[in-house]
Amino acid sequence: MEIKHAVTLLASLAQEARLEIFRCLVQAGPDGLAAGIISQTLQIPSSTLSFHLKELSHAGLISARQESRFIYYSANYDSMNALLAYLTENCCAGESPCCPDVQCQVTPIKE
Amino acid sequence: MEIKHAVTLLASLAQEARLEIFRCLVQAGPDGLAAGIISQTLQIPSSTLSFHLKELSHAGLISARQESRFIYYSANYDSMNALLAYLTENCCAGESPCCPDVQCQVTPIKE
DNA sequence: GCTATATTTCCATAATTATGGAAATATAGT
DNA sequence: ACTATATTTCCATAATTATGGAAATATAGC
Repeated sequence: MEIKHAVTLLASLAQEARLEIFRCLVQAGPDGLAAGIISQTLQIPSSTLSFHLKELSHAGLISARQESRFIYYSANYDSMNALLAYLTENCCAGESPCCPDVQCQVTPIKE
Repeated sequence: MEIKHAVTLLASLAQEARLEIFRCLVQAGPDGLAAGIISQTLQIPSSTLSFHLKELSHAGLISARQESRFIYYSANYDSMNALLAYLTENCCAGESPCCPDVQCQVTPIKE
C-alpha cells in the first residue's frame, strides 16, 4: 500500500462520528445497515451522516448497495485489513522490534 | 481504549508528513533520531517539523529526550500497539467475522 | 399522478489543521 | 561573554474539514 492511501484511510477513520459509523457497520456484519438506521442509532442528522458516509465510501472503507428505497452501507473488511497490515509492517510496535535491519534513510551530514 | 483516544491517535497519523515521521522513528529503533536528522532526511522545514512532532507527541505516539544540544524523538511502540489492538477488536476485518454476536445497537423503528 | 419515506445535494458558516519564514530560546564549546 | 548549532515559538495565511437546515432527488405503494 502506498503511504498516501494509508493516510487517506487513516484520515477517514480519524473522526469520531466516522469511527463510530465504521465500527457499527463492522459489527452489523456483511449485510450492513441502511443509512436511516445508522442515523437513528448514532443520532447523527441525515445530511451530516451522508457527508461522513461519502468520506468513508471515497476512501474505500465501506460500500453502498441500493435495496428498494433503502441504501445499505457495509464495511469493506479487506480495506481495513490492508490498513492494519500496512501499519503492522511499516509502523509496527510489536514486542519484538520489527524490521530490524531496515533503516530510516539517513543521509550522513556533510560538512 | 476510549474511542476518543483512538480518534486522536488516528488523526495524528492521518497526515503524510507525520506518518512518514512516525514510520521513520519506528524504523530507527528505540533510540530514535534527533529532530535535525529527521528534518534533513524527510526534507521538512524545521518549524513545520516541530509542529508535527508536537502533534505526535501530544497524541502520545512519540517521546522526546534531550541529549546535549539535540532532542531525540522515538516511537512509543506501546501506544501504537494499543491502537492496533483497538482497531482489531472494534473494527476488525479478519477472515473470520469478528465479534459475531455483538450487534450494533439498533433500536427498532417504531411506527 | 399523488403521497410518503429515504437519502443526497446545496449552501453558508464555523472550526480545525497545515505551512514556513523570522525571531526567540536553549545548549555547549571556546 | 561570544559564537555556533539545535529546536521551538510566533504569526499570518491558506487550505481543509465539519455542521446541519432546507431544498432537491429517488423509490415505491396506492
